[in-house]
Amino acid sequence: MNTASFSPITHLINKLALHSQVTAEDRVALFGLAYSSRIFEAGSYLLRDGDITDHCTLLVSGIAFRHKVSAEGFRQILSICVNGEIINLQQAYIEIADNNVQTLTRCETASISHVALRHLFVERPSIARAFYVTTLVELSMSREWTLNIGRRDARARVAHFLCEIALRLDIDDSMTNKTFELPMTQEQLGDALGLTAVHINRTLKGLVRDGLITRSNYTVTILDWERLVRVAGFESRYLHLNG
Amino acid sequence: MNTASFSPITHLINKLALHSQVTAEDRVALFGLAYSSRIFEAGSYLLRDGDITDHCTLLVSGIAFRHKVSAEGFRQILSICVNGEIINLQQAYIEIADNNVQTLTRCETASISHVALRHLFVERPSIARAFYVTTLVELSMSREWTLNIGRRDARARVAHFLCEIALRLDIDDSMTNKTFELPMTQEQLGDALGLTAVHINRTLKGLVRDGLITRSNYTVTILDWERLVRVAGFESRYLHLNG
DNA sequence: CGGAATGTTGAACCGTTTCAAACGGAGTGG
DNA sequence: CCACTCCGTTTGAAACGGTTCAACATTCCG
Repeated sequence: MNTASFSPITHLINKLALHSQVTAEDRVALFGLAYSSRIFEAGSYLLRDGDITDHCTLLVSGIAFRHKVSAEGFRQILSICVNGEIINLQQAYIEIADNNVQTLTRCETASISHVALRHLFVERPSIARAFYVTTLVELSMSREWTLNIGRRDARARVAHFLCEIALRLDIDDSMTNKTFELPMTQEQLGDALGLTAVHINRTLKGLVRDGLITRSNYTVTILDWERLVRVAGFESRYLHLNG
Repeated sequence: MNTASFSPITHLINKLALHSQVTAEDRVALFGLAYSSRIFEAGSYLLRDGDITDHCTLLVSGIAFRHKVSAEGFRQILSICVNGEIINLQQAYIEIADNNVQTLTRCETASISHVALRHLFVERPSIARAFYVTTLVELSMSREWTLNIGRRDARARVAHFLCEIALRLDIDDSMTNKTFELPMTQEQLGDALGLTAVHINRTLKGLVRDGLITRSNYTVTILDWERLVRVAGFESRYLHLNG
C-alpha cells in the first residue's frame, strides 16, 4: 500500500483529465486511494470471464487486450487497453466479469478496492463523472470497432486498426512516419479484426507493397498517414481524444 | 412539461431498477425531472451523427436502432433500443453525437435537459450509479455484438440476434414458442449483422426450413428455443438481465 | 389502381478461409 | 556451437461462405 505523491494513479488521473475537468481536490482524493501493485508477464490474464473480485485493476504500464470467446471456441478481441485505464470498472458494480483481459507486454497493475472506488464516486461526483465519461468513450470505441468488423473489407479494416492504435498510443504529432510497437501476432490481429492470421499476413503485405507502412518484428511504421487514413476511411472523432 | 405521478419516466425507472437499487426518494427525484414529449413516425431520426443538443432523449415507447455509417457509405447497425432507455446519455457529457438513432416503429420520446440530468447525478449519487450501470450493460452488449459479427457464421449470427431480441423484448417466460414483432427489413437485418439482405433472406429461410422459427410479415415465432440457443451459441449472461 | 419498397430465387463471382508445406528466428540442451 | 524444437510468418492452391447482379414476386401505401 502506498499513497506517495508520484504514483501509478498519476496515469489514471491524466486519463480522466483528458475528457473531464479534474480539480486539484479531486487529484488529492484520487491520490488517497490505496492500492497494491503487481507485475504480470506478457500473455497473462488480468481478468477472466467469470471472475468475481473485490477490487478493480488499473493498468499502470504495458499493453493488454480485451476479448471474449464464443461458445464454439472462437476468440474475438474487442479492444486494446493502454496505461491509465481501469480494465474492469464494470466489476465495481456488476459482480461477475463477462470478458477477458490478457497482457500483450509485461504489465504493471494497481489494484483498487471496489468499496474505495464506489465510496469515492459518492463523495466526489466530479470524479464519478470523469469515470463515467471514460466509459462513454469506451462505448464509442466499441461501436466503431463493430463498424470496422461489420462493414469494411480486410484492407480497410487493418488500415483502420493501425490508425486507431497509432493515435491511441499517442506516438507524436508528426502526421507522417509514425512508428510504434505493435506486440501482436498475426493470429491476434486476426482475432481482433474478424479475419484469419493468413489473411492478415496477405493484407499487411499488401499495405507494405503499396508503400503505406513498413514493419519489422513487432514495430510498425506508417509511411503515409494521409493515404492510410483514406484507405481506412478513418475519422478519429469517435476516439474523443480532446474531450 | 409535466411531472404527473404516472409518466414516461416510469419506464426509465423500471429500467434503472433492473440493475441497481433505486430508492423511493430516487423515484421522487426522477419524477421531478421536467420533460417534453414528442411522437416520431417510423423511420425518423431520434439522433444524428454530429448533432449538438442541450437535452437527452428518453425512448418512452416503440423500438429504434442505433447505427453508424462508414466513410465509404456502408451502414452498421449497432444495437436495438427499447423503451425506458435514454438513447443519447453520452451527450450529457460529450457534446457531439457520434452515431445515429432511427425509429423502427412509431415512437414516443421525452426530452430531458442535460443540465437537469447532470444536476440530478450530483445531487443523488445512487441515481448516477444506476445510470452508470445501465451504461456498463450497454457496453457489455456492444461487445457481444462485436463478437457475434466477428466470429460467428451467418446462421449462428442470425440465431444469436433473434435470441437477444427475444430476451430483450421480454416476451414471456415460456421457453418455447416465443412470438414477437421484429419490424426490421432484411436490409436492416443485414446491416445489423454485417451481411447482405440477400443472405439474410437465405439464412432466415434456412432457420424456417429447419423448424427453428417461423415468420410472417414482421413477426417472428421461435419454435424451438433450446435448439436456437444451441445454433447461436447464445449465453445470456452478457445481457445482465437480473442485475 | 399503380408505383415503390421489400422479399425471393438463381447463377456467377470473389474475398476470405482452409489446408498444407516451407521458412525463419529465438530459446534450449547436449 | 550445432541440432532441435517451438512458435510465428509466409506462400500457394483449392474450397467455401457470402456477395453481386438480375429478374421476378409480393406487399405496402398513397
